[in-house]
Amino acid sequence: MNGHNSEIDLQIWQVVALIPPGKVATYGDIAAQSGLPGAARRVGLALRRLSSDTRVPWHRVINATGRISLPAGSASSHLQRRKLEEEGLVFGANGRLDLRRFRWTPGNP
DNA sequence: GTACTGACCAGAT
DNA sequence: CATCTGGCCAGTA
Repeated sequence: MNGHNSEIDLQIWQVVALIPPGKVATYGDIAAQSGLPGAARRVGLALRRLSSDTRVPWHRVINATGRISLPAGSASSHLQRRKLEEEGLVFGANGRLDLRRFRWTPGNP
């Protein structure tokens, strides 16, 4: 059906779209949920390929340490943090989110 | 085909 | 806490 976009990207985007507001998932989580366990890096690439006006909530994907993985100080990293804060998430003084509180677990709304 | 890269990860130091 | 290390998987040159 879609000859040019990779099926993998579509699959990853669909999974990311499932993360509810106020929750986050790690790159590894998304990879596993997308049927690509261990391919966390592949998730970053898929998100990188999103257009700037996408509806996919890419900002809800962070790394396993609870931090934003985009280059520190970049416009995109600031945007991600702002979007998450708008959803009520609270960053620690060290710039980290508490995954025990905010991590999304599939099938558990 | 090899070699290097990346919005990663877990464990070790 | 900071760094490093090896591993992971797909993309790119």
